[in-house]
Amino acid sequence: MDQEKMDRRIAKTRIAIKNVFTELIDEIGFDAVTVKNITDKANINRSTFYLHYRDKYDLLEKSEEEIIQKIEEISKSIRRLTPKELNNLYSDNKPFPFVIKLAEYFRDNAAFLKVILGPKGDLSFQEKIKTILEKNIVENVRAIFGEGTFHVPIDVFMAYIISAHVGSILHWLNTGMKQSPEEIATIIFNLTFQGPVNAIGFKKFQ
Amino acid sequence: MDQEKMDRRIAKTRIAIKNVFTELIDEIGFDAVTVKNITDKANINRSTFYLHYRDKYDLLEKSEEEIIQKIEEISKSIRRLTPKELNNLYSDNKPFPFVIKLAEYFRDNAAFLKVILGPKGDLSFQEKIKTILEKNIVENVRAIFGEGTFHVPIDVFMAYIISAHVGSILHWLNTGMKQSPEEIATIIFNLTFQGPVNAIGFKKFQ
DNA sequence: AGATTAATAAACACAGTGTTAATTATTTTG
DNA sequence: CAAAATAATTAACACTGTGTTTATTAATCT
Repeated sequence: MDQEKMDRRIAKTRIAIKNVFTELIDEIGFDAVTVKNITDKANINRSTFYLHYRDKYDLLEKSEEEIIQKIEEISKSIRRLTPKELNNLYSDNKPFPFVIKLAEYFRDNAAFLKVILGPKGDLSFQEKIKTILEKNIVENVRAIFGEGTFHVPIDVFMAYIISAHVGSILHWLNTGMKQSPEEIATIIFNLTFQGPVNAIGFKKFQ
Repeated sequence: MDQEKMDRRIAKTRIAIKNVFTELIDEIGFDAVTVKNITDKANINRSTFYLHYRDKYDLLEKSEEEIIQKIEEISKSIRRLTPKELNNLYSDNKPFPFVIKLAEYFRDNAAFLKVILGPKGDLSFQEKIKTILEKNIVENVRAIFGEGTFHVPIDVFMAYIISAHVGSILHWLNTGMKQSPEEIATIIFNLTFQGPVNAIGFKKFQ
C-alpha cells in the first residue's frame, strides 16, 4: 500500500522475494516452489521470509491481490455504456474501452501475469479474473437487453464470451503481443459481435 | 491397459488410490495432497503406493494420460467434414459431431474432470485438452478455408474459439449439466456460427 | 549519533518423502 | 486343493523442508 513510508530494507526484501517468486514459478511451477528455494535464490535468510509472509500461499495471495485490485479499479473507472453508445461502437468497429484497458494492463504486467496464468501457475487466479470480467459484462448485458428472454441460455453465453476473452488475451500475451492493446481488443470485439466464423470470412456455400 | 489380466489386488489398490485422489484434490487441492493423505484415506500402506506410482505427480500424469488418450481416440474416430457437409450442418443448425462426443465423454467422466479442470486442479491439463481441440479444428478450418487470407489473425481466432468451447463445456459441467450433450453442443455451435452477440438476440439499434 | 527496527544465524520439534528388508496375506496356477 | 508366485504390510532409515524462537548483527530513520 504505502510504499512511500516503507523502510528501505523491507521494500528491498519484498521486491527481491516477489521477483524470485515469479522466476521460480516459471521455472518449476508454483507447487514445486519452496520457501527455501525462494530465500536461497533471493539471497536472504529463511527467517526473513517469515517476517513478511506466513508461507508461500500467503505470498501468492498477496501477489494476486495486488493485481485483482488494479483490474477492479480499471473496471470501476469505466462508465457503463448506454445502448446508444454501444450501437456507435458497433457501427464504428470500436472495441470496448474496458478490454483495451485490460490488454494494456496485461501488457504492463506481463511477467507475473504470464507465469501465474500459465500452465505452472494458479488456476484459481484465472477464475478471479473471470469473475471481474463477468461483473463488467453482466452490467452491459443488462443495460442493453434488459431482463428479456434470450435465444441461448444467458449463463452459457456468459461462460462462452468470458472464456473467449481471457483465452484470447492470454494467447496474445504468450505469443509476444504482436498487436497493440487497441488492435487485439478490436479483433476480440469483431470475433464477438460478428461471430468468430463470420469474422474470419466464412461465406455460406450454396 | 490390460485390466483383464491384472491381479485383483493390483486393480483394487489402484482404483482405491485413484478414487481417493480425486476426492482429495476436490477437498484440499492437488498441491496440498500428500502421499500420506492418499494412503491414509485409502486405507493402504504408504509403501504400497510406491509400488504403483513414483510420487503424486506420477499418479496425476497417469490419471490424465487415460483421459487424454480417450479424447484423442474420439477426435480420430470422427471423419473430417467436407465443405458441403459443414454447409449442411450450418443450414440444419446441427452441431459438430466431435463437440457432441466430447460433451458426452465429459458427462460420463464428470467426477475426475470437474476436479482436475477446476480451480484446485491442474492448469496444464486444460492446455492438453486445448491442444487436442486445436488439432481437430485446424483440420476443419483448412478443409473449409484452404490457406487463404483471413480477416482476423488465425491464431487469435483459434485461441478465441478453443477457449470459448472449453470454457462453455466446463461451465456446463460445473452447473449440473442442465442440457443434454446434443443441446449444449448446439448452443456452442450457434454461439460460434452466428456469433455470441447475434446468437443471444442482439439487434442493431437505429 | 543514538534509537529503532530489520535481517541474520543457529537451533528446535515436527511433517512428509522415498527407499529398503523381512514378514504376512492373497491370488493364481498346475 | 496345494504349492508357487506375487502383492501388501510393517518398521526402520536418512533426508528435505516447515514454521518458530532467541540472541546477535547491521541498516535505516529521526
